[in-house]
Amino acid sequence: MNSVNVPDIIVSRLPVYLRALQYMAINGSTTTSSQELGEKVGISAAQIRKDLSQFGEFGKQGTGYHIQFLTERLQQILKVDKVWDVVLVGMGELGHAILRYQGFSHRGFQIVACFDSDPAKVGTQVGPYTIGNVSDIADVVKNAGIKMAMLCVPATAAQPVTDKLVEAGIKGILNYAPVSLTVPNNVRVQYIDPVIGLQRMVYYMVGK
Amino acid sequence: MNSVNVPDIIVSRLPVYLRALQYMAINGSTTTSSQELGEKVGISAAQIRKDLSQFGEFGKQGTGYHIQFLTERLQQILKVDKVWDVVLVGMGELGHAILRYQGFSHRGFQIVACFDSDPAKVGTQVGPYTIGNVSDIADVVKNAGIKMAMLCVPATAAQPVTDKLVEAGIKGILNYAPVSLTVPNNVRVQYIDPVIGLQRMVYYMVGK
DNA sequence: TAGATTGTTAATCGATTAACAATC
DNA sequence: TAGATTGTTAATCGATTAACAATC
Repeated sequence: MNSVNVPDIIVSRLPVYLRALQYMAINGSTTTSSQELGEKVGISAAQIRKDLSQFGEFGKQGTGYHIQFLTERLQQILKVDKVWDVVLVGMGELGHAILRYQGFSHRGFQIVACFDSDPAKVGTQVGPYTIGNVSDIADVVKNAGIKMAMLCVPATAAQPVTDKLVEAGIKGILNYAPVSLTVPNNVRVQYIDPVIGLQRMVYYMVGK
Repeated sequence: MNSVNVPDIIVSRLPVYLRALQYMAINGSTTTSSQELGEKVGISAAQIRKDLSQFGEFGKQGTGYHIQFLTERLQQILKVDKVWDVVLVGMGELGHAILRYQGFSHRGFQIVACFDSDPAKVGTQVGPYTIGNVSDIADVVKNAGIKMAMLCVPATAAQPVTDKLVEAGIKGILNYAPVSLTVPNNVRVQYIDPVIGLQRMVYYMVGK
């Protein structure tokens, strides 16, 4: 599928469009334009049209885009028209918060298992989940054919655990640990580091 | 300061370099090269040298960069050679996890106050913090001259709370709510949405 | 129909890379 | 010194924008 070969930077914007469209739908809109969508997400109308044109023609001259239709097409393109199984590794404070977060399933993801290396935590119940031992990750991932993982372990454990996950067949890692990971180039990593976000902003702060 | 006018995209990479350098220092290294640093963070050596050259000459031909020196210079450039006060709004599960996270202070940020709109939470103690009422945010922010905020409120509350924060003088918002925010162009927003990260990766997943 | 908005092209703009003289 | 690596230039590459014919 994937048309010819769409630039990463375009793919990376699609989820943002999708999120905005779903939000508009909730608020009762049925139609939008590249102009309106662009204002919502802070991207030019021309760029939105150009991005979408990589995948087909989804709008109508004069009227714009039917929100539900475009939403479904973006979900198909992004492959979130089905729900992906994800494993969660590292059950500290953050891991617990993620496990309890309700916002994954309706956007294409469900956590199916969680793991920790601390013997005091392994076997413990967290809501509907029983914390598994990290040493069993490979089996679980392989047997269930799971492709995605979220990583909430301490920085020092992040690379070794990543190596295990990759070995087990994981192809996408959402990394909450504040370190850059090294992975083969058929494996994707996305980083979540709040401090990086803060540091990117203070550069522009004046005074104080 | 800010040299002439450094492209956003370069500024956005500096925190990643800084994080890698600090990690190297912990592991006992004293010197690195653009080559080595590039491998760690997944960026070409040429680009790292080009990025740094925007701000000065920090290396030595033949030997590379002194890690501690470059670290300090990046901290100065990014303005994280001092600690910034930050307010946290929204004390759900995630807000609690953020409040307990130990990783902010040594990277330039400290949470000085937290807020919620739920009367059942306001006045409650969370570690050393007492949850304040959102209606008091403006006063606290103005009086203390606070410039940065973290936003962990539900999606529906995100824009109204943002408007209040901006009104109160906040210039940088780390937004955990899964919505795009509209702000004046002298205010910066960075987004933390794990689902966006996951969606950016599944596009590339094959099969299943 | 008239007005609005798409999809697309060409032009512009900006970012990345390759290469190398300078020099530690 | 010889080897290594910087800072920088010029060339390449890619992304964004402006503009407009097509058309709903």
